Amino acid sequence: MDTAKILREHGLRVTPQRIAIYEALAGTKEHPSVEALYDRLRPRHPGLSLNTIYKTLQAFASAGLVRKLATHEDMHRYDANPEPHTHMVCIECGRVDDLDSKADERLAGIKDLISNDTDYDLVDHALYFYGYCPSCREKRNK
Amino acid sequence: MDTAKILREHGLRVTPQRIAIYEALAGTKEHPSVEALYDRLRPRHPGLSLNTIYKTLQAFASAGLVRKLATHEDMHRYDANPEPHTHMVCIECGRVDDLDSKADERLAGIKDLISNDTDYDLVDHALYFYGYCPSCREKRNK
DNA sequence: TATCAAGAGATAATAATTATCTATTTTCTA
DNA sequence: TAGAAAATAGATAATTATTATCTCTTGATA
Ligand SMILES: [Mn+2]
Ligand SMILES: [Mn+2]
Ligand SMILES: [Zn+2]
Ligand SMILES: [Zn+2]
Repeated sequence: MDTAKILREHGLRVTPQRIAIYEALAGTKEHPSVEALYDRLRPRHPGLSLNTIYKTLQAFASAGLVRKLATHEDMHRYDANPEPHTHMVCIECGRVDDLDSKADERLAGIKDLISNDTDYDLVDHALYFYGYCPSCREKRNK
Repeated sequence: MDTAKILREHGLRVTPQRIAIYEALAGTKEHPSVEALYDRLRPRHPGLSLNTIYKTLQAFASAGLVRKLATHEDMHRYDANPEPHTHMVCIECGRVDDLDSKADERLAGIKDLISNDTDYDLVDHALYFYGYCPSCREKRNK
């Protein structure tokens, strides 16, 4: 709710730009890229620069406030949910969805499961599924 | 063994460059980047260009002969094993290992498990773990 | 062996991301 | 609450992984 408080709790300084960027990201389920956020913010924040969005999201990610996604596209996407969770990527239209949370819970222990089987000291993981989203699946079955 | 045969079976034309690139990739467990392959190949193949490696690996990946990895670094890596399998990425030194195959087998059914819980039509997946590799773990514990 | 599409290499172009620099804004404290 | 110190915003330029173009050469096929 209180964006300023959230930022401060993560050791981040509060500026109007940061508030706007965080709220735009937190307000969508689309896992937007920097450009996508820029286009969304520009109408209400004409002065905001692309560079600021890059730097801000980088700061947010370092602080553990957001997560950066690598989906095999030519740019990165961002997610207001920093917890490891599973993403579905449509290889036709590029859409990115969270896996249904019920289903994702079943994968929650995945890190602990693997921890015992590797010499690595694990701190994070990322799981991506690739395929056709419902609407692209429809189109293909014709 | 017979690289030319492998290439042809994947519908790829055979050239000395392609053979060299494929064998260099198949001969390492390091999941090299394009640059890394270039440096490795240059001594024996002075004429080979970076561009050719890019185009060749792209062709290999499209043909399903190799896999392109997105590890959150500023470049991509390639893997001579095109099957979905799990990777461990060291966030200190950048090393990338396969998860022990015994452990990975336990995750083999992960796609089928999720298939029932999503509207997506799944064709692939990628699982990355991030942490400290054995040697970096050592150094940290001092 | 001739044909012809595809590949190789040189070169230039793209485009996402980062660096630099200065004015402005936060934060902190006296 | 004013002022100092440090961090941020935005303008701009630079970087760099990757791709596009173009011409010459080569591999596949009959
Ligand atoms: Mn998400
Ligand atoms: Mn691998
Ligand atoms: Zn789609
Ligand atoms: Zn390491």
